[in-house]
Amino acid sequence: MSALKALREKERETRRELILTAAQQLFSDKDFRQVTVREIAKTAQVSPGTIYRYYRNMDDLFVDIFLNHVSHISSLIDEEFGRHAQCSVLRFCEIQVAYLNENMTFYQMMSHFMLGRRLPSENATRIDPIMRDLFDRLEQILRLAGLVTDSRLKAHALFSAINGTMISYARYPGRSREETRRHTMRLARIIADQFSSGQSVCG
Amino acid sequence: MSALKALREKERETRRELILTAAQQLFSDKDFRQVTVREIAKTAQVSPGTIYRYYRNMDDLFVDIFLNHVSHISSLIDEEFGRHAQCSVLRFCEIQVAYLNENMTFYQMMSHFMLGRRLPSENATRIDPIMRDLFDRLEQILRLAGLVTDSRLKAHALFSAINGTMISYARYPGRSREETRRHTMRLARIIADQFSSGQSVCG
Amino acid sequence: MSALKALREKERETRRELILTAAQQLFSDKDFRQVTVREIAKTAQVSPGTIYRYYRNMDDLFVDIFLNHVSHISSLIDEEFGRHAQCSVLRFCEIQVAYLNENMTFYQMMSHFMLGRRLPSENATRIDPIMRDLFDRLEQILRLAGLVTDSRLKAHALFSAINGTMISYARYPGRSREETRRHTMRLARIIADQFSSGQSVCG
Amino acid sequence: MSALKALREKERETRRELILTAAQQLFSDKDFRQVTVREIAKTAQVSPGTIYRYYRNMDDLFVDIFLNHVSHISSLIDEEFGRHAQCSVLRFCEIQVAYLNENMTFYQMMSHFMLGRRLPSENATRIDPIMRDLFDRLEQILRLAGLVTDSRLKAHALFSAINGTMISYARYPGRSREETRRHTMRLARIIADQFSSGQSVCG
DNA sequence: CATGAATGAGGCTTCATTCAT
DNA sequence: CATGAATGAAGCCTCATTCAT
Repeated sequence: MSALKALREKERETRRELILTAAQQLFSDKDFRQVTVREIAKTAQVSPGTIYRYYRNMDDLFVDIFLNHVSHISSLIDEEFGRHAQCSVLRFCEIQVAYLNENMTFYQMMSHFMLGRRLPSENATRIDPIMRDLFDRLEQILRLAGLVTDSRLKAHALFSAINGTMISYARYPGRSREETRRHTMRLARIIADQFSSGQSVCG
Repeated sequence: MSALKALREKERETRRELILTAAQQLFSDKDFRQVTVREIAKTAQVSPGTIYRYYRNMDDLFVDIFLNHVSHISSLIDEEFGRHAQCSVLRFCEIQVAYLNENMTFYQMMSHFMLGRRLPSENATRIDPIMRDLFDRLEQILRLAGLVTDSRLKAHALFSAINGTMISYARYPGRSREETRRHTMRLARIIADQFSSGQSVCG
Repeated sequence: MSALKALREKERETRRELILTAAQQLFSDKDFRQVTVREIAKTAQVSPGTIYRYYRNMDDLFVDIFLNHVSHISSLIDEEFGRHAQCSVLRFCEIQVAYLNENMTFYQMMSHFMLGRRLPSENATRIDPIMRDLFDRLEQILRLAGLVTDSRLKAHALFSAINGTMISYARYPGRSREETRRHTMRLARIIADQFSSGQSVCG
Repeated sequence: MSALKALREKERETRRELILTAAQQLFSDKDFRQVTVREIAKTAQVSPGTIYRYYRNMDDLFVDIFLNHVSHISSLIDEEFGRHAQCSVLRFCEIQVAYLNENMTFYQMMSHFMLGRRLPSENATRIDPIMRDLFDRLEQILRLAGLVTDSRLKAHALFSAINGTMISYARYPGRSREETRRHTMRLARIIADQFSSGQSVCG
């Protein structure tokens, strides 16, 4: 009985994952706001109606994907910590930029959710703690790097700065994916440098 | 004859301006992807069809607005230079963040054009020189601040970093416009600080 | 063995009743065409699939409810007869209008089934005898009131006329439920009056 | 200039009529709530989008059709008056029932709009004066027939009663259209009779 | 050249019904 | 026999763009 219920739960989770994956896959091909329910359904080999059994609406699905990304980044940082008992500012910057280059959708979403006026507070509630989680890690990195004053604020600043590298150069016309990757990585390193030589006057 | 032609030209320019202004005005009220051609036409007191005499499509119009913004920022920097014979990194950061706070649409567009896959190279051609112009100024600022090595790259990094402050915090749920302005300004100053205490090892 | 079968039968009947009641309850809250299978299932604490074990489809369920209503009206008339050994035309009209005011769904259904093109003859077969039953009573009322010629036809006419009061004024905009009740009741009395002062030429 | 404008106006009116006619035609084939925008568009040889240039939404279209019907009935009464300088209760009843038999959609709509809970007050505002118009005529008929007290109320009652004949028997299963017409006409005459021998006690 | 009506593909979402468990 | 997840057709409506006037 309980086993059966667990099985169902598992199946449900699997299918949810299926939809999520399908959506993300489509996102890598086009602007995420142009991906339609029907497309996602088709890609996930599921009927459009089914999607609404797992997500109340498209926005909910998008938020889910967004949160997945954030969590993923957090875990990447954790891995780094796990390996070296610390994570330098530089490493964080590299990780983050590498991730953004691989997952431009994530950046689009961030832009969409942050700049758009549509985020229903309910979704905000879901986003908040997960972002906080990420910033906790980031703050710790900065503290370990010696930036102890205003460390939260600096975490925000660093995160923002790194993200900014993408918006400006992500798809710079005429630049290949690889070139973009190299360029943004260079920028990230400069930023990291500015932030870790943090012995600056106001540090 | 030539006078008449000039008049026509003038009229054409005026109407083009009219449309542009109408669009920008609407953009300050809502997410730019939600502004419809009809709305713009109505606001500009022009028919939808007319818009297509001046812009091949919506994207072209958007690019125009985008470029207007970039030029505007350039001129703001020029003003600052005009007043003080220089422009500190801090001042640039403040100007830029203030501008972004007042013109979130611009940021949305940057995000849209940079991240989307839609920028036809033709538009890229228009964007390129104007961006170059902006970066020339920025590079100069950095050089004057003593960051002489990799100054172009650092200009990119600084610009990106500042822009990044917006995407992350622009509409952070529950934060008022004024609070956002203050927060992003704080972040901008931190970034400015990191970039101008440029006596960093790799500076 | 037979007892077990009877038990099963009983259980089945109970559940059927449960569904019916749930549906009726929902109908009193909204337009019956807006009630969904899922809602009914939820209210009846039963799965959607189960409903289809008891009713081939929604229409069948609706017919059942409809017939329940007709039977109910018949029994109300019987009560009146039981109490006073007769039922004046006026009393019938009052009973009927009162009932309709309390059960607008019934009226909606009548309208739906009678005007729509959907009534499969099979359902017609179920409806027929129960309606006949009602008309028998009504005819008797009219006969007792002295309308002996064409009494069946007049029963139809009276029934129709009374029902008509509802469609025209049921939800007259801006009128409260109580006002509607009063108004339709007034109309019903006028009709009753016309029908019982049946000393009309062609009576 | 003005002529051109008038022409446009005329064309607009024509197309509006086209859509209306298409919709009504479809209504004669099925339950009006089952008629879809796409169908109407197809029948009117117009694109779906066009319909929304003429009607804000389906409800508006439905209300328009409904009002057309009511106006039509009013004009039928006027014709009768024009011919005979009066219109007997009987004639009104015949006219009304004949009309309903020919236009069952109208009856469905009445039922829908009156019983449903959806009529936005804006539409109510459009419906009100046109119904009032009809009742003015009806009241006059009754007054001429000698029913001077409560004539408005009686107008309501008569109208309702006649309408009621339809709901009960319109599509009585197994009855042909012609049989229905005959039966409802008989009922209408009985009702007319009851109402015009109005020398009843309370007349 | 300006107009604005028409287009029609496409958007999201709902829901009666089926069917494997 | 009950379940409820899945279905997928169908619903209404929007809107960038075109084109006859």
